[in-house]
Amino acid sequence: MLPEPTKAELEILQVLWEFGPSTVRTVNDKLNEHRNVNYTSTLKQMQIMADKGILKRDESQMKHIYIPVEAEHKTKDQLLDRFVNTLYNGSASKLVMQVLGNKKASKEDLEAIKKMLEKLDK
Amino acid sequence: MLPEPTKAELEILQVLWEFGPSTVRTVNDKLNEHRNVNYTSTLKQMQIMADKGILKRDESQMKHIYIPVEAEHKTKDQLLDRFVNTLYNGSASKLVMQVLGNKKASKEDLEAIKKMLEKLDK
DNA sequence: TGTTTCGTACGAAAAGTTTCCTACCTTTGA
DNA sequence: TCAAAGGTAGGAAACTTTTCGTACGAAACA
Repeated sequence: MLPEPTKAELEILQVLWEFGPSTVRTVNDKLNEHRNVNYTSTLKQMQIMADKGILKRDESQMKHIYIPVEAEHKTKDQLLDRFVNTLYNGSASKLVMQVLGNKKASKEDLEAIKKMLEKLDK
Repeated sequence: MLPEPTKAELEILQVLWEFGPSTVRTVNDKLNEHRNVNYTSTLKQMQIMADKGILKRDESQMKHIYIPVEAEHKTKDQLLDRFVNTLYNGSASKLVMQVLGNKKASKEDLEAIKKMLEKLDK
């Protein structure tokens, strides 16, 4: 089982999930749209992730290409699972309750959720 | 704004949430039902949390009593918020979708959620 | 061809988190 | 009364995570 990604690692994964396999340069540029990070910091971070087995890389080019090993949904599932277990005693409905009770959930959100429920009923 | 609790800090908060204001001894005992931790480790941890402002303490007795500064739901709201923002681009419905699509959601969960939705409709 | 630009590798510093040792004080009970 | 048990405080060690400086090789180009 892969280790849980750290905060900084998660940021990098987001970029890779959104833009697909990328070079360090690309990832670093994206990160710098939000905050300052040195190129070599990002490089190092991604090298570490490759060591850990979170990323694999294609070295056939000089500019190495990094690719997440696990699919986005699988990693998120895992994180979600831990989140629910840690904060809601493993009860999914408690989590959903809290989300729904939140201002976070818009009308559109509610509609989408209802449709999803109907679909599940079949 | 209080800093986000770390992993170890969250464990301690859980205990305090469940059992109310407690001594270090009590918290440490509860923690040790799940894993080995030295008494002084827990003590130190809780002292740090008090420093950070996550906990306050009643020192009127020799056995200090520790109390969370923020209410449980507020802290969880905050964590949930960050979780949704980080992983689901701030979209609550995406998160709920994933929960529902998961084996994590039981029949009872689904029922509870439906009721919640009906209530919200009014 | 030589210099500038863009890449990786390595190592170490900086920062944050977690754990525990030691010292010392207060309470309890034999 | 004095030893044992149970508290707190403080500091340091261990570990993890994050950041970046330096070195050096390859590619681009004037």
